[in-house]
Amino acid sequence: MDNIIKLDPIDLSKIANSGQCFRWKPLGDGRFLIPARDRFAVFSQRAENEVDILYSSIDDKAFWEDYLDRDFDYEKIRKSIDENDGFLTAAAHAGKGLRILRQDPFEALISFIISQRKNIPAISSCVEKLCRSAGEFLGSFEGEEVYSFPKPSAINEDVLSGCSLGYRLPYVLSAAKVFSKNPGFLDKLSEMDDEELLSALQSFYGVGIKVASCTALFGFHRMNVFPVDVWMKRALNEHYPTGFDLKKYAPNNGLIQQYIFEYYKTLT
DNA sequence: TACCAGGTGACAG
DNA sequence: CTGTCACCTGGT
Repeated sequence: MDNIIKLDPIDLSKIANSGQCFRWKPLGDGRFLIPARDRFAVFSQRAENEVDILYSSIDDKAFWEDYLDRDFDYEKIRKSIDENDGFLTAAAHAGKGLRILRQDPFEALISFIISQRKNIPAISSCVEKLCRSAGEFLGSFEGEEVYSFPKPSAINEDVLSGCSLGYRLPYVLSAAKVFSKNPGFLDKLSEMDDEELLSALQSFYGVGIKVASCTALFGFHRMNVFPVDVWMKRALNEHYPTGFDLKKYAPNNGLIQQYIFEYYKTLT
């Protein structure tokens, strides 16, 4: 009983496929190998609102509850959706169990810089190479070696040149340098309001509005930030031709975006 | 084998 | 200020 996390609701597969994280590894039988910060765990889906911690490299259930965003009431947001909006109602229903993880901001920034003009498997492959070449060894599970996401100071041109980054290499290098030269910079970003944060992130070389938005939502857990990529553009054009009202679901636009994004992709 | 992918900066007009 | 375009590399 001690290793069970109850959340209302949670769906590991939906989170794994949501595109907010690039290092979850499916192990079969509904199990996922999940690295986060300085540790990793293996979870399995137990019921609609329960996951089982099968293994944790550090025994700390509270950490994983926080990572899974225990304190946010997803049910409440889904119930607040306008039932006259058939598309969003269906999207939210399909997204039941989706949660916005509390991931490391630096990892999110670098991962989304890498993501530009790449498909998900290619992104995962690049991030994996980066962790293996500059991250710390955390342990292994069923023969699978797990490494942490590298600290800014561990990232250099040599490391990056083996990660298939192409033209994104200088972007990643430049961001890593900013953080390694200013250890307090992350805290400064965390203290900013959404608008300041988005603009600060966009001042990084190679970071535009889309990468900045994804970093703010998935790395800084700014629930009201609404990333728009090619998929979202298509979804919005198709279902909200007169524009999507960002006032209606504030301050939870980010979650609404996730529901639309996920659902729209399953339709195509 | 070609084609193209969860974007961005540089440059035209 | 809005529109175009090249860009590394590896999946499918």
